Amino acid sequence: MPAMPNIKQETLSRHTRPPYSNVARLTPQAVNCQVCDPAGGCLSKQLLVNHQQPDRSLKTNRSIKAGEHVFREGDEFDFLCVVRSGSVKSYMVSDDGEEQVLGFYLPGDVFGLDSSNDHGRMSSAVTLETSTLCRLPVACIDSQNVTDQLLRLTSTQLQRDHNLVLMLARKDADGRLASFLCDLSRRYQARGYSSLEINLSMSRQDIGNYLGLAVETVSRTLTRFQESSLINVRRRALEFVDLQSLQVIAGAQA
Amino acid sequence: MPAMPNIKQETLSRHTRPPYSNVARLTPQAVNCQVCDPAGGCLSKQLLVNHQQPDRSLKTNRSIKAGEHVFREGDEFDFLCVVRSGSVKSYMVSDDGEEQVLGFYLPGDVFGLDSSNDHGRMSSAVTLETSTLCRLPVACIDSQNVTDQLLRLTSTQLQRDHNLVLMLARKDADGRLASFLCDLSRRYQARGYSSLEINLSMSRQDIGNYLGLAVETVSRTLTRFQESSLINVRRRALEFVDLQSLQVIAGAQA
DNA sequence: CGATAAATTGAGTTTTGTCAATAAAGGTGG
DNA sequence: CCACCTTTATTGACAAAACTCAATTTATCG
Repeated sequence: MPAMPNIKQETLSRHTRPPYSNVARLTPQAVNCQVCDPAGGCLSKQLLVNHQQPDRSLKTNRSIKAGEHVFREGDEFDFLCVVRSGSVKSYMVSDDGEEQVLGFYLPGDVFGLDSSNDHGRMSSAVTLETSTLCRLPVACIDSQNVTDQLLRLTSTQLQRDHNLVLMLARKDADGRLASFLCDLSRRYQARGYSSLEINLSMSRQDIGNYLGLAVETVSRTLTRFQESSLINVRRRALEFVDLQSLQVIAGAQA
Repeated sequence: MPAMPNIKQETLSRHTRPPYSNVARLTPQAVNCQVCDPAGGCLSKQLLVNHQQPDRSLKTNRSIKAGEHVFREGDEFDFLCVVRSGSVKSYMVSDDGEEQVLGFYLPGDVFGLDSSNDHGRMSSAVTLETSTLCRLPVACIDSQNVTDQLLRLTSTQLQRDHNLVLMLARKDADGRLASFLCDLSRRYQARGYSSLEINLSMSRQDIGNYLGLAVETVSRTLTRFQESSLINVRRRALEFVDLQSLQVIAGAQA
């Protein structure tokens, strides 16, 4: 591999501005969990809720502005979280003060599992845009029915982590970016949104921190993808032109 | 980052020979779980055992020769596993047929959590030397007491994964190797073995596959560490000379 | 409309991978 | 028990990918 990114001053995002919205975006209405659609993935059936006190555990939806923290590394582990609308990024700060993004979460995704009762949160979570979240207090987790559900959620998270490891260890910049974009497309599609025209809710810096690449490399690679007629990208607006070829790059490149 | 490793023919290990043993090694006696020491970390109290049928669930210790598979990707998820003696490596095979090592497990470590009832094992596990393992059938997991324990084990696994992500994304070859060696030292020490003189149970290839580096880079870096009087290394025999400096490299390098 | 931040682009450097050859160990079979 | 063969590890020369630094452009926000 080539030179590693050095300690830079501008690696930590500022979480300042909400992104503009001139392209297809995720803006479903925030709905109370008790009413939401069982097929959508974001609801009591997916969750580990003790139905003996559904009101207390589920009425915790709330809207959060862009750039606000849901929790921080070291915080007490008192709730799991589901994205209802918007998007969230999870990250850790490494020893040298760099931000390592661990994942991006879209509506329906559960996050906050990487925590322990002993040491609290092992990562921080921050919204990338105005979002609504559903908090599920750990205390409300139903211990009767928990095993299967918890294992399932956990294995999803582990699978994501393993995918990231695989990308970082085995793919070059092209492969990582292609993988990243294809994954986004797939996830949006699975949620019923357009899979060919999406709005990136994260900055180039975020993407770089996620994929272990310098911002410049991210930018250059996206430009090159566009020149090769694989995508059209202008700032945060992304259009897939040749998804199939992109998938080939994502899979083949290593 | 520099050039990515390409598809090579010799990346998959053969799992053939047991390592030689001229240096301090881990060779504790295999003990029936029902008798083992509660402080050691490898026992029913750490595990999620339904004590109503302890015999069935715990009498599954068995010795495994070097290079044998404990399970393979896609296998049914029917048991968790604890290392009693020896060592185990976990890996996935990427699209291009490369082996990505996800972790190494030492005595007391629990592995096999990265599985789901739906899709089975998401990684394979193979012994690096003759080892004894304790299998814990999923069916025997006690649903009453499971939540805390399972979350704890899970969070440990997630933490390991996150550490690996951090290494891969943010550290150069020196930092990765230093981190890897320091981590080994720490883990051996935590288990009551010498932390200054250990025997590497994994090959250079395994290390490279774990850290996302070419074998040659692993070899060169170890040689350079030795020239800098940080370690003494001859084949699998490793001696720490200046652990502190190594930790500095592990932490600082990015 | 100006200021700040994000994104892009260019030139040059460094790290690490690739290819190839050699050496050292360990296991196997006669 | 020794010789051979296979596997693992080491070392050198070269090439390529990605990073760094620096400057510029484009957005967005106040």
